[in-house]
Amino acid sequence: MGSRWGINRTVGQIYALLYISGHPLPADEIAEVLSFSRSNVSMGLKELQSWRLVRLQHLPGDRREHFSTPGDVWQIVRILAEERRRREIDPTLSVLRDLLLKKPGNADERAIQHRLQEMHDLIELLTRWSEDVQRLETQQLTQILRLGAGIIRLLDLKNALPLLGTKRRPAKSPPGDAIPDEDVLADEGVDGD
Amino acid sequence: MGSRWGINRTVGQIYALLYISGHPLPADEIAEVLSFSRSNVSMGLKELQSWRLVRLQHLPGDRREHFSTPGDVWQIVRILAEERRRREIDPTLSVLRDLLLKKPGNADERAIQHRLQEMHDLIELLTRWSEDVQRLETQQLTQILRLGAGIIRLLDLKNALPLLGTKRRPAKSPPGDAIPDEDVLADEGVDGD
DNA sequence: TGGTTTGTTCAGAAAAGTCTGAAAGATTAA
DNA sequence: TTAATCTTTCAGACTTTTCTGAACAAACCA
Repeated sequence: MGSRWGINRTVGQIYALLYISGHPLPADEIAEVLSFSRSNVSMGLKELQSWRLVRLQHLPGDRREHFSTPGDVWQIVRILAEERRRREIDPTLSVLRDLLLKKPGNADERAIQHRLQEMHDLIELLTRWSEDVQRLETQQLTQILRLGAGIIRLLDLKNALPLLGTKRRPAKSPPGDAIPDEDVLADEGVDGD
Repeated sequence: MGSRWGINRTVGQIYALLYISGHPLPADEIAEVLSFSRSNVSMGLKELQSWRLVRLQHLPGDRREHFSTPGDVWQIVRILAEERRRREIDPTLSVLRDLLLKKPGNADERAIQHRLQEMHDLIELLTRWSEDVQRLETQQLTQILRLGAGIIRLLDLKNALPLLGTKRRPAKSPPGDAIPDEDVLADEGVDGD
């Protein structure tokens, strides 16, 4: 399940086990439960640690090292986003910027640079946004996400509002239209499509 | 560059070539430029077509099939998001939901289901948000993304605003504080870290 | 000290994935 | 129809990645 994400199958299984288990496990138990060789587990855990996705713990009365995942799913998202950015996005942007610094030799090269520029700007915009909102409190973050496209209504509202600051009063405040209903923010239930 | 994304190296190169080229290319030219075998290119193009990332075109006066990418980067994002959702996210959610429907046999299983539920809700929230905003006009979408975490100020504003709808007038409209400055929305330049 | 437990490394076996050439299939033109 | 041009398929060669067992290292205990 979902092993196409830059991390291999076994590592994914180890992580999943730690995640659902909810308490720290020693390497030999992981090996036993998943029927992997002890060395395979050792390597898997090392990789997960390098991604900061599991952390090592010592339990009193047990000499073995135990491993566990962060308890909070949002913490996982944040770590994953950071690491992917550091490992994949930043190097890509860096290569793109290098290419964009070269003087184009002819019209073709200029056209190519234009395409590269568009891609660069796109990636940068998405990455920045993601970094930026990840810094918010989880509470605020979920609120924004739950709003979904409803956010646009807020934006419309904002565009209309400076009038308030400048003129005496807005033409009229149309509450049903520009101001989102409370229930836009409400939990939407979990039945999918 | 960036070949860890569920698509292999050669396919990535073919796509990159089509993207920067900016005009439709026939398979044999791709094979020549990249020094791949003709059959390799054929398979790569087939995969790209199955992702809807390239489309086939016939140019007048040329019997060969030509291939090109969508010109608009946002179009690429939308297609990629849709396909990944269809291929990876939806099946994952479906498995999770199945597991959540089972009656837990004991406290352990209940705890596991709780963890799965959290993961499910997280994925669903992120996916829904992404689907939702992707439907917006590109113009609006970029506006929101550029706002970044500044969005939270709009949210604060919103929380303060229902007063407007209910009461005659807000206590006072404090523009410098609750209303984001214009330059939050302005283009931020492209020099990264 | 030596014995035991736990953790790591690494060479090569095993598995998975990629690429190619040859052959067959399609389409067009005459 | 045949010839010419272009595309697809696929068995197997080749490459890369993953996994294991054995050997080593480090920590602990008696």
